Amino acid sequence: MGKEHHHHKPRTAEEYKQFIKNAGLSFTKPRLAILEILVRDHGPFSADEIFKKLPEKMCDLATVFRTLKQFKEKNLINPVKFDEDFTRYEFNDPHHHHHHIICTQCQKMQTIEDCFLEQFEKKLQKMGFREISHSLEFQGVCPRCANA
Amino acid sequence: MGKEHHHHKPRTAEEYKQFIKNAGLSFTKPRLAILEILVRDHGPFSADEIFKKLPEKMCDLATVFRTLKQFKEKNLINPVKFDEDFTRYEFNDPHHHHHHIICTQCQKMQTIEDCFLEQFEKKLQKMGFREISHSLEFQGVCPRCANA
DNA sequence: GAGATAATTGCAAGTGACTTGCAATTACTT
DNA sequence: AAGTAATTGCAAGTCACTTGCAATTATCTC
Repeated sequence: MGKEHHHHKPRTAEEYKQFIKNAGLSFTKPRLAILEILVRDHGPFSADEIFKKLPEKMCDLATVFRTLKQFKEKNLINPVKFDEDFTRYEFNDPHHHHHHIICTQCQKMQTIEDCFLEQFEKKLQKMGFREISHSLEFQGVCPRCANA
Repeated sequence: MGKEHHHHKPRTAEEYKQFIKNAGLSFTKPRLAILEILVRDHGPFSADEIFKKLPEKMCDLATVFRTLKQFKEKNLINPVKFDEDFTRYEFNDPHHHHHHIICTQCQKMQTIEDCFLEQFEKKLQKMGFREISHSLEFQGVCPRCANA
């Protein structure tokens, strides 16, 4: 996605902690819990979905929004926007760049592994653009819905 | 964008009228005025931007939202989502398919004419997906901002 | 490690984009 | 031209997301 990624996906408890601190954020329980969900369950999730996955009393929904905002600013996660009235976020794994297709009927989402857009970003870079990233999302009726 | 387009861009007053009626919508002054803005000024515009471009007292902002919703349902316009908290819409011109790059500093937008994604949609079609469309948007710092 | 300082959090209230109920107006049908 | 159906204006409502502030928790400094 164009931007620099000096991190790899955290695995151990200690790595999660360092991951958050390396990003320049202080380490708190809510941030750990939210990051774990994004890393382990990797679908693009809305703030609300993440909130519901958190253990009871972990934190307020406002904290989820604040945390997502900071994670995004630190480039740990990417916003994914479908034709919905909320924003989804996904862990920014440089080793697993991909896109999505969402079914306009059943809303089920699948990932598309192919990405042929890096070359295109290089073109833009030659044109003088910097810190380029892109988002590419497909919509359509999935095979199962099409046959029903 | 994958979906069927049986229309071409309207030019004359009569064509605008027929264009709206062909879509199965009744012809009203607000709808004409909104469509004209989308066709003639072609940038992706928010409801608010369109509202401000309308002549005084043309209609309520609520009507702009309602109209955009219907235009979208009739596939006359496409939503374009950047990392903003509102939705932009753009006239769906089958003869001028393109994408955008928006500068994360000055917000200026440029169009990208290239589109190599039709082949990709064909792949998805072979997989059984129907009525496929896509959205591809780039973000980055534009040359002018990069040098400042 | 204790205390000072700075950042984060919970809660409740606030925004802002977008929607909706309803009565009045306008478009379409015949 | 009258009757029916769709659209509109207005105001109130919804929903995702934000924010002010006081209390808590993390980090820094000694």
